[in-house]
Amino acid sequence: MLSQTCIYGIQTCIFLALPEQVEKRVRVSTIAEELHISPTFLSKIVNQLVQVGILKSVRGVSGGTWLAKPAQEIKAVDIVLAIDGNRIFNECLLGLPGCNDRNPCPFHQQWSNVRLQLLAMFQSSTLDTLAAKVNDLDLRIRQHKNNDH
Amino acid sequence: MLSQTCIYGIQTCIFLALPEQVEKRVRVSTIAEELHISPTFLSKIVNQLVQVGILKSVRGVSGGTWLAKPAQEIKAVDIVLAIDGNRIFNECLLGLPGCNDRNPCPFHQQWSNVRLQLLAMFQSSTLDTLAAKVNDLDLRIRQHKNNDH
DNA sequence: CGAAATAAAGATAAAAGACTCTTAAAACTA
DNA sequence: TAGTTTTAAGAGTCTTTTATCTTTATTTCG
Repeated sequence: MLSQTCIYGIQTCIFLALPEQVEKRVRVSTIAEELHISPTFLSKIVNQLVQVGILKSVRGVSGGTWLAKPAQEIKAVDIVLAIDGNRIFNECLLGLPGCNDRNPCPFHQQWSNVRLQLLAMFQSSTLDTLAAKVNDLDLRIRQHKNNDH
Repeated sequence: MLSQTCIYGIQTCIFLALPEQVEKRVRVSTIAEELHISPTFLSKIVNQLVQVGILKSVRGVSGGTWLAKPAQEIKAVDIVLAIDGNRIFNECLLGLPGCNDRNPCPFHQQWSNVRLQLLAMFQSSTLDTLAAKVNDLDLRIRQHKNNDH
């Protein structure tokens, strides 16, 4: 559904929207350790999100990355579009190019409804909402939150 | 969303459910040509579907493959489960193992709804329904149906 | 300015998925 | 039984995604 790269991007942004991190410069290596992601790989993902204006970053001592905008102004859909593009919101279930209302595949109508619901989910999910869920309800944004030691 | 292998499997089964093909032995090479799939690759997919009882096949002269059951008794979900497994119906949007109602990720509730709708779509799609759509409305099950020559 | 810390970038590697090529096995036909 | 046709199976290739390793550029601090 989402690429691993995109999943890491979303997890990172939610992490940066948590009250403990917000407005701070957080090292990529710290995020990578917290979320169990390879640091250099995450560095490239962070850079992608910097390019599209979702994150900011500075190098050097006391450098790091942080949300470029208030958390309530960043939606999950922005991250998905930045990393995976609009493929998942447009693509035919059977991968047929040019599948649309006038020239549909047999799944087109039902699949369009699913895609709309998917889009609505990502559009209605702002980082502050997601971070609040994680914070208030102790929800998970990484593997084995309560099993680590 | 679906693997290419699974897409080919679905297209093949819909093709075999069309009135022209049903109850006949259709050569894999014929299907491959019609649907623009590599014949040897399709052969393996057909074999997978034979193993789980969705298709039957015989080798040799006048051999071929055909639906193992009446088209109204085969659902799209059967094909998806046979080839891609139940991953797409169960897996966490963020790929977190053990994500469930009691230990959810921040997308869990909304994503569960989308997955249910997805499951409903595949469960309600029988091959006879899909084939009828393709046949009655001239819907597409392959690339460039009207552009070929 | 020099040293240390940190992100960015480039090259490489590993894994998975998609696809191909070749050979084997089975079924029909004469 | 011999020959032909067709699916089955095994091994190999190509591409994309994911991840790592190494070097470079930038920033801060003393």
